[in-house]
Amino acid sequence: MEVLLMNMLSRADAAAVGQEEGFSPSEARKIDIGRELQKNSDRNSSSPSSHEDLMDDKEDDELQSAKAEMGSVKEENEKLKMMLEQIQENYKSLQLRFLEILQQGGSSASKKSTESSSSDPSHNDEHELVSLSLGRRSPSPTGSKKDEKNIVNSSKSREEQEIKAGLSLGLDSKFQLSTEIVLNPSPENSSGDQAKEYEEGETLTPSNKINPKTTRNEDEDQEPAQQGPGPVKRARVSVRARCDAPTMNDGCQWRKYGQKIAKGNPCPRAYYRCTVAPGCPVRKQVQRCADDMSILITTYEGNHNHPLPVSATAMASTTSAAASMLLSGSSTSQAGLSSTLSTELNGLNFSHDNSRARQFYLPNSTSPNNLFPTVTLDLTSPSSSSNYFNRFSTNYPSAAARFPSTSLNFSSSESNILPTVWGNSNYPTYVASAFNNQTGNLNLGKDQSQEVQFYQSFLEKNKNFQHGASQQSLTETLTKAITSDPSFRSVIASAISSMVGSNAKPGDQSDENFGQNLIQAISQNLLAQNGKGCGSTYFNGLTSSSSTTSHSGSSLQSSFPFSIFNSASTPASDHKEHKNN
DNA sequence: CGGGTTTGACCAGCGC
DNA sequence: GCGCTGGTCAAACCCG
Repeated sequence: MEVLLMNMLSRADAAAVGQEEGFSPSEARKIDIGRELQKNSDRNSSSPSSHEDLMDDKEDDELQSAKAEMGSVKEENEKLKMMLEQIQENYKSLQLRFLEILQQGGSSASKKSTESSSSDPSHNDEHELVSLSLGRRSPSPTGSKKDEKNIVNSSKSREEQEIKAGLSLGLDSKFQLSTEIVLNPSPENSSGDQAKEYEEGETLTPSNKINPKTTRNEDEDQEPAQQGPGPVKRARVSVRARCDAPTMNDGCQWRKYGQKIAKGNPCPRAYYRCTVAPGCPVRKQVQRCADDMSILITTYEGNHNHPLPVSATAMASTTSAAASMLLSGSSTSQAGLSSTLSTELNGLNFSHDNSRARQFYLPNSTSPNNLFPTVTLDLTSPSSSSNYFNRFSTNYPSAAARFPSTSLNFSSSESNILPTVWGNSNYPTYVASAFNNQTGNLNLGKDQSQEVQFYQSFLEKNKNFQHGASQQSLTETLTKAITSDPSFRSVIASAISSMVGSNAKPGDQSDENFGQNLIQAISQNLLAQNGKGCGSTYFNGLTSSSSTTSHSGSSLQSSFPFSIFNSASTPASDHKEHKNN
């Protein structure tokens, strides 16, 4: 298969070279013939003049023969053209088949592993991991060295293949929103860094359970109701973010109820329970990444059965959006999931070409933790050493890999990427310009005053941005902020993923509302980030600006896809949560 | 003193 | 059945 592909590619390359030179193969042939004729004419010109008559006859003959030859060459060129077209078509179809086979390989591998572990009921559960990543992913923290090697090798080979083929499957823009089928390279890592978390179901069953065990039962009771009969699927949302604080400030109130040393990670895993409401079943696990201690992995599980503080809606909406995406996708096949995501992303036009971004990671996970579909929000900053393309993997590590995962990658690893995303640097309209430039179909509507007001106040209240605004273009400033500040990235990612999630539901969001809601979500996320914990210094001055953006916050509630977040705000609880941390 | 954290113990699921 | 592991409990402790 590969050999065939390479042959096709080399032929295609040859054809491409011809085209690059500015003439078709037939034209090239014509040129050769022309040169021959020129040679002949030169020879003829050197011949004695006494033979002019003979030469005329000869020239006529040669001319006619040349014409005949040109005719045959034309025919041959036509044939070659057709062959080239055929080859190109074959190449395309082979390319598609190749991708299909990759996909099928992944699903069959997981299927195989599932069958092999049929004695284990939990293994029958389809586990899908959706990863939303902002920025380049740091070297697989979870996978074993061997697995990493496999991934790199396979990705490398694929990269080479693509390069050789001269394929331009990549995005024109380096800002890539990609979908990738990723099976946790290593369960240990997944257990180590990938915290498992958050189930964002759609049914809320207020429970007043006092006994924790009762709570657990309620949790379990809820899930079948959400997901119907059959294998239990619990959606969890795992957030990877660089954070120096013990926990991320997600706006909720948590109480630590346990701590454990998890296998494969020297850092202890902390268990938290939501204490906003007595019976809230939501738990979260917090653990540092084994490979990169600066990365904090927070995993949420369960549904809040109470109104959320405004500051908590950002994370909650983000996780719920991701979870809903996962759950909606999990009802379909693996390919269905990826295609669903692709569609959604294409709907937003963040990605110019998903085919490049799609990745196929096969799982080698053996951890029982992977019973639950997990959504991973990767908000880690880019790894300077990692190559984006190294993440492309076609490796099929082990049969132990059970679950496909899909990752949305908000790559922002290079500072020069973002200007292409944020586009026009003319401040008052840069947001609209950015999305209009990128999507071509986003319309923020006539009234952008709120957004403009927000960003103006944002700039005014932040020295960093104030300085940036005066010294350089806003685009550059934002680029700098986004690339240097994980919190800001998380804000953007949260807002975008929220919008993605809401957009994923047909009819919930119109394109006209998307941009506005995105702005509102960003502003809300900015507010949410404006606490301790991992709060960014970029937003330290925003506290007093809450009045400016409060309207956004209130309207934001309705922009989120889940009604559970349409709750009255209880901002006062924010400080408490930090204390808990 | 109330609320939160710490930490050893306990339980359940899973693989061998 | 045993050991391993993840998850949770709950008594002891800490802190404002």
